[in-house]
Amino acid sequence: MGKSGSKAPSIRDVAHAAGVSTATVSRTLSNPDVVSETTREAVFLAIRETGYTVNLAARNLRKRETGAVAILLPNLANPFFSRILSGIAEVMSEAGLSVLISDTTPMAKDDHRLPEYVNQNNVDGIIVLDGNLRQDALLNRGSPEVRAPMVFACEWISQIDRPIVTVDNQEASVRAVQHLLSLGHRRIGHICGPPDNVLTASRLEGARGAMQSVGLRMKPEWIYPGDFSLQSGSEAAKIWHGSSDRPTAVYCACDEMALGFIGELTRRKVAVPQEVSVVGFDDLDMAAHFVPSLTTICQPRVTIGRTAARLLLERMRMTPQERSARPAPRVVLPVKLAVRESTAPPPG
Amino acid sequence: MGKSGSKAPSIRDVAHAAGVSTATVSRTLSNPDVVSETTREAVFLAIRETGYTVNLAARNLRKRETGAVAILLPNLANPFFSRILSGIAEVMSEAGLSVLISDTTPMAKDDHRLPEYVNQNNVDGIIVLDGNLRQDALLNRGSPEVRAPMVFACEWISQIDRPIVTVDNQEASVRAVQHLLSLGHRRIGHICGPPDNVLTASRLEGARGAMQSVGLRMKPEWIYPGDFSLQSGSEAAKIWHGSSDRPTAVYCACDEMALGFIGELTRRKVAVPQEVSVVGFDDLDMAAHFVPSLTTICQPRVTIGRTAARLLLERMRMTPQERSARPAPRVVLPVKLAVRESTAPPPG
DNA sequence: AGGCGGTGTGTAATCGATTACAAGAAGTAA
DNA sequence: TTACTTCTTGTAATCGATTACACACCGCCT
Repeated sequence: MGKSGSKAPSIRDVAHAAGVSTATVSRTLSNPDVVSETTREAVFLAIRETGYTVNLAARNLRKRETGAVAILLPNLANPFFSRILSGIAEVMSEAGLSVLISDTTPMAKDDHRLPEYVNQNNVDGIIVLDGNLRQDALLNRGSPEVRAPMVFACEWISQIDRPIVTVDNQEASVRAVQHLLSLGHRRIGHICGPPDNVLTASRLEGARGAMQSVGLRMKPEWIYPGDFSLQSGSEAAKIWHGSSDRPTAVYCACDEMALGFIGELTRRKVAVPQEVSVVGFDDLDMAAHFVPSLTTICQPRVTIGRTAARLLLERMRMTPQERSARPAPRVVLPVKLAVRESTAPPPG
Repeated sequence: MGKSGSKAPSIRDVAHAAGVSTATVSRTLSNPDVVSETTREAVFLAIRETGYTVNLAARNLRKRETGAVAILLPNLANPFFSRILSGIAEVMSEAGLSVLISDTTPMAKDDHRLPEYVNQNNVDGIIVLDGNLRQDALLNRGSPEVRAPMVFACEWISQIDRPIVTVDNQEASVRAVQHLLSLGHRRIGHICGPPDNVLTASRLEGARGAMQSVGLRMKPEWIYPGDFSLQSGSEAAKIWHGSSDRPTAVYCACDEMALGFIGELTRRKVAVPQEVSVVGFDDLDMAAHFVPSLTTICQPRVTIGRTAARLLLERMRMTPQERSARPAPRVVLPVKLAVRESTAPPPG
């Protein structure tokens, strides 16, 4: 099979082996119906004999596309993103596209430049999961429409008008807080996301709004700072534990903080949910297995990934004119409230 | 800045704008010292004016390389891999290479074919984190040496002689079990990894060996099946809880199973570590925040990723001859035992 | 026989960057 | 002035696949 030699077989080798021209080989591969039965078989045989695989660089150069999409996400180490990636990877792999993952954390220090390859001629599309990228990193100064098609998922940048796949964060927060209210809680606190995150405000506002609509108020000292990390959840627990005027329930902007919060409280012998109820956001795998299992807003993460991927594929099929003509859709996916053990009526 | 027009600026546009030839532009970019001061400045100015970025497809076609490495991993949704990826991405991004991530789960059903682009002419190197891939998927039938350089990390395929980055799983298991023995445990069980995984046997053997070396035996009924999932951990807990002849300590082949195990036990009012001690493997972020916090083998996941990446870069710089001449190294990274709350002396 | 439509195939241009080679300019030594 | 470096630049071939265009061939109709 194939000479043990040096370089990979090219389409010319196949053409030679099959006794046809390179054009015919190419046609056989891309559009088998136009070649005759006998040629087709000869070509397929030659491909098998030579072990030929198409050179994507050459194809991409010629077709002016790259066969790859880039995913920009803030932190690859965060398990929240892994299922989203999984959904994206699934759809893209079906579409025959490869997925290029780029952690944007290094870019923060390395200023506002994206890696060289996330460029209109190196990827066919971009999915952005990071709302804190600098706007000028994502748009070409002179001509924004040249940039590869782009969609946002989960987070977004308000100034950039592109399709967004998200959940209704405010509404979800309302649901979470209403659940606590219906259990009888009147003193409800919140652990916030990072200050510069687009989601932080809407989750906080949703919670505040739900309280206000029943004539209650969320005291400022019940609003704990956070940054989506386990650590910040346990910090909040320390504050909660150290203060006298405590909420009886805490709604957390993400599961990691909720679990960090509960962990620290349990360690301090504060019983959840007997002494304080906790609601999370995201429904990480761990949420259902933690003790107590976590009542949380269930974000359909795989669906978010799949939807963003499909939306991007759709936009990639459009011409730039069509893209800018058609308004960027905003897909809002439904959430569920998963009620588990971490919420109960307030003490007393 | 750049006409609002249709296609991305090419090297010819830059050459034209700077009044030089394309060769000079190319040289300015790849080897600035060989062009004169004045030309260099003119070219850089023209690049800025046109907004030129190199077309990687063209470069790769010409240079016969791709500027990308592929990572094959069994399950993108598993948080265990995210930090490893993070380490890989960090090193690769410094080296100017892009990282192409491929979840191998779909390949299991889609038979033994890797995605089209993971081919010697579409990536410059491959990092494999999945020991269950079929061997013929990774090697070309006729000429294995044509395939892009490859390294294994964490898991590997014994029949394929390639560099491996791993920890000493057997030794780590010995450490874990010795810790339990030193606490006074004599009845120690094990939750296994999936049967077809390379790590499963070494972790089980390590545990068994540690028992045997002090004249103890691990009863077959204390060996619980598992598959690295939270769920399988709670299944094991049900079996443990339902049997009369129980081990007083259980060493789990991964943290997820350990946490699932503890979660289910706690739910059944079995106190950990008072009634049963638990040791995990991996040191997921969650391990330290769980209640009780988990005693576990700490795998340096980011370092594993970085090391694998550096090893791959090194192999990529070698000629195929050098690669096959030099034996494939096996890098064994040290683990630590993180003693936390989930282990204590046996009851009574 | 001449013309026409349809198939199937080959020829050659093309995508954009790199680089071997050649050639011109400028400087130095004889 | 000629010969010979040294430095800088341009010309053109090349990487491998795709595809517009042309052409050869076959069968069929008038």
